[in-house]
This record gives sequence, C-alpha cells and structure tokens, in this order.
Amino acid sequence: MPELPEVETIKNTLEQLVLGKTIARVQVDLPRIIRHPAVDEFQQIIEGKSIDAIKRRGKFLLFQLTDNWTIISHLRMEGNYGLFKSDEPVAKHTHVTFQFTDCTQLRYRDTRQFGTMDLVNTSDVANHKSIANLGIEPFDPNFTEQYLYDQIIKKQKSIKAVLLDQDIIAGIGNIYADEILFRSKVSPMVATNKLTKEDIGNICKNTKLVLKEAIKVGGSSIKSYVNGLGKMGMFQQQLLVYKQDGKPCVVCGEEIQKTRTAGRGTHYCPNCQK
DNA sequence: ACGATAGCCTGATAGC
DNA sequence: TGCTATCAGGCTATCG
Repeated sequence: MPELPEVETIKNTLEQLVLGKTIARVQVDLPRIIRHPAVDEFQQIIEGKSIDAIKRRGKFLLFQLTDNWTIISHLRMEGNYGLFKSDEPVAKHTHVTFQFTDCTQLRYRDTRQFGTMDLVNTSDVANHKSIANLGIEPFDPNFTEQYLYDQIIKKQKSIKAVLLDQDIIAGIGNIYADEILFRSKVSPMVATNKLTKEDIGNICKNTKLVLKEAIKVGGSSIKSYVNGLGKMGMFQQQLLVYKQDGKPCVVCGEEIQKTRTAGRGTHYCPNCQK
C-alpha cells in the first residue's frame, strides 16, 4: 500500500523516466479511475501536453503538465506506474496508458481499481477538495511536538486514528502508523488526551525518523508495491511490528499482537506499548 | 461538529 | 480438490 515513502519513491523514479516527455495519446480502459473531468475531455486536454514536473502532497502524486494543467493521482492500495516501450505486452489490470511521442508509454496499473485521477488547473490544485484539507507534511519544519499537541489534545479518538487522519498529518498509512507507535512506546488504542508531552514528542520525532528511513531504502514492498522502475522497496525487512504478529518483540521478546483499531489491522507489543 | 462505519474492488488465504 | 468466506486497506459517503 503506497504511503508517503512509497509515493515519494515513485515520484523520484518517475522524474528520471518521463520528465519532459510529450503525451501524444491517452487510452482509458477503466473510466471509473478518471473522476474528473469526463473521460473524453480528460484525453482531449492532455494530448499534446508535456510533463513539466512531478510533485507529491501527502499520498497524492501531482503530474504538472504544460499550460497550467495538473493530474492529481492517488494510488490508494495497489496503483502503480511504469514506463514501457509501446510494443511491450500489456500487463493485466492496466487501466490508463499515456502514449508519448517517442514510442514509450507510461502505464497505470491498479489491481483493486481503487485509484483515482483528477485533471485540474495547476493553479487550483491547492484548493481541490482532496488536497485543500490535507494536514502538514511530516518533513515540514513546522511539524513539531507543539503542533501535534495543539492538533490532537482536543480530539477524542485513539492515537492510531489520529496518525491515519490525513487532515492532521498527510502521508501516514497503516504500516507506518504501527511502526511509529511501536518506536514511540505508545499503545495504538490510547486516547490522545491521555498522552503525555513526552509521548507526543516521541511520536513526532519517530514519524520523521521512520518515514526518512523508509524513503532511504525505497519504501516497503508489502503486497504489490514496486517503484516507477519496477523495483521493490526494502523497508519491509525493517518492520518491527507490522505483519509481525505471533513473533517475539525485538525489544522485550513478548509476542506481537494483532487487533483492530480505527477500523484497521493493528500490530503492537502489549509489553512495550502502554 | 465529530466520530464511527459501510462500501468500493480483486486476489490471497483459511476453513470446510 | 474445489468451493465459499474472510481479510487486506485509503478514502468518501452516510449515519448517529
């Protein structure tokens, strides 16, 4: 599941592959992926444009095209991009194909069909409904213990639900939420108003740390994730609790447990995380 | 206003 | 073996 480190890695790899290329044609095989505008308008506007820049905001990929157009792309669970020669066999679940003028094509694949694309004016991206309410970027210098404290002290929900809330911090998903909380020695189920300042400081620090480490090794390949070059990430080897239920905790040896919190599978050490 | 939850979707896996 | 049920999870819509 692409979270911030995976989307960042995809962005970095795609930059090397498609920046400056001109799109000749767009083929859409699953119209549902294109939320806005209508598919024919989506195709018509994009054709002839070139890719000027690729950005990331939270888990969103932003393809900036010429003439003030941006494709806002969300990969959800299993969306991915890859560059292929036009005559290479097309893999199953390929839903959108951007044919470039140089006989290569960027293909969007998505087994679960959950991903979305929106084509909007670049100048309107910040106000787009899926972007406008996003919370702070974890690497923003303004993301501090104080910021987090102010944001969550009034909330009634669990800290896990808070970390998953994209309107508070943008980019954390289920894998990294569990890892951040384990490293912070905080139970996922604990209500935010029960946390100490020290807990919140640790969560803030470990958020930056874990995400940075994961980006360094290209993200976590848990299910189908590969980067724009088709390469797997390596951070799954450094996961200490996610999908580790039944195994001994690396710190205390107690068995890692799995429960359901905030509607998500949640992994933690009952001894280390109080 | 806010928090909790169903639904979207396919493939892997568990259970009978 | 082969079928069915369950789970995985980010986000949106909907409910209380």
